[in-house]
Amino acid sequence: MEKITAIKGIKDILPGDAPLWNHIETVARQTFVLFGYKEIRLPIMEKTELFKRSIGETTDIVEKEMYTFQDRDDDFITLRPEATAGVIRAYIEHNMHAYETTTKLFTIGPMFRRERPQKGRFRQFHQINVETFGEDKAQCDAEVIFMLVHFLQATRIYDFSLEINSLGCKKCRPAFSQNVIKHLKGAETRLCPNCQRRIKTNPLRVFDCKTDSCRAIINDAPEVLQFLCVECERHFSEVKSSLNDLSIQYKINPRMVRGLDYYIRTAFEVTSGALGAQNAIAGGGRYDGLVSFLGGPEVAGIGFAIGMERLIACLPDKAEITFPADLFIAALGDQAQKKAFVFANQLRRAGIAVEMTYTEKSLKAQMKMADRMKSAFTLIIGEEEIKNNIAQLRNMHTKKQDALPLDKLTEMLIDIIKKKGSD
RNA sequence: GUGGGUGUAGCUCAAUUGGUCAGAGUGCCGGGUUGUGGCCCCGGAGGUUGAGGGUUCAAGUCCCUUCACUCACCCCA
Repeated sequence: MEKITAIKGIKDILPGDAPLWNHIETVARQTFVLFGYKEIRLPIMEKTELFKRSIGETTDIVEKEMYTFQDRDDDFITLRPEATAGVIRAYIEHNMHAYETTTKLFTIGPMFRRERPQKGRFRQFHQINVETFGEDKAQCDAEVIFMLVHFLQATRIYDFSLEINSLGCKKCRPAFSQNVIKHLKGAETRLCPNCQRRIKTNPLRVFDCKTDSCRAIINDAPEVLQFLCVECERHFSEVKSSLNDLSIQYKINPRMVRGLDYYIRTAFEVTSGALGAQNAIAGGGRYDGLVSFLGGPEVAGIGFAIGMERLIACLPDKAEITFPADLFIAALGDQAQKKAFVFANQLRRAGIAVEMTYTEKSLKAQMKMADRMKSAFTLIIGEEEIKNNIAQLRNMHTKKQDALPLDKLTEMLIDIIKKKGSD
């Protein structure tokens, strides 16, 4: 038979890695709760319309990267390419703004984009998302960024750089865009073919271009920060001073533009040199106006997403987390096997990790198994032991072996093993 | 969607210019110890060299096609 493989760009998280993923998620939950955030679990599918409206019809994500299909009753459904849209949908749908003035949420789960896979980029990838609604003050921006930095450090990632920028608002951004376009058009012939195209599709993207000729042109292009209106200007300087108050290191990158249409004012990105071309571990920004644009109340919003695959790729030491067995039960003969089977499951119920084998094997083979599982103890029950109503408990490190009476075995084992665990 | 790189045992990799080249290490199973693990020694299983076609007396090796993986562009977490 021909074997069936996983879909391109969609990876299994194998048992060797799963504990690490769990650990990261645990750290995230612990961290965010300290800041008053609550977890929300969301569906991975939404109506296509939601993403079209929030992310923007002309973005790459919506135009060519979404997994969209027609449901049986004609509705179009999409596997979420990002989380913010779904969080906002739920926020509106459940009238969450009515319960508290600011709502702080986080969610963890898979996202889907049909891109060509490469290092740090997958078709199914996982994000940790944080969203805050109902707060437009600069302190909020700074606190969200602080929390992100704190979280990364809590996972023991220290080697990253934080860049921030202000993208202006509906009032001031258009003037900036016009100016950029004008500047680029003036130098159009010297731009790379890609960027010549970008003038029409997404002029701000030229700022990200890596070719030297484009860089030169960008260097004397106007910067967003010069075009900020008074309010945006003040907001941004408050963000910066708040970050300073919190001792957060950051770099202002006036050329940073974010991919999604809805970002306004503060935008930020965390990158790492350890990642290759896809070097962003996390990114986010403010999106005041998006909630009402999706049919909800007029509330401010800010959030960020962390790419879990990328975060894990940055982890300095990825020592595998293992869960060695407390006890291996080696049985010899039918009678012993039956007893071992019952003991094993009684002990598990008492919170002890027990392993054994169901197929008959030599004692040597079973000892090998115990060793491979890094079991602290091995309990040997053979025909002789059954005859004498005992079992041999072997400490695998000291090689010391003691006979324990069968009728008190469970209690004694619990005692010995739990005591050892608390040493 | 476009380009580059790579496909040999479960895993990591060998195999001079096409000519016993289908191997090693590791892992797995078993034995050395008729009931005692790690180290050591010995043995065994496991591959139509990604697939298909072509050139040749002869192809893992050369050519074409295709698939997969991978990196990069694009874009983004």
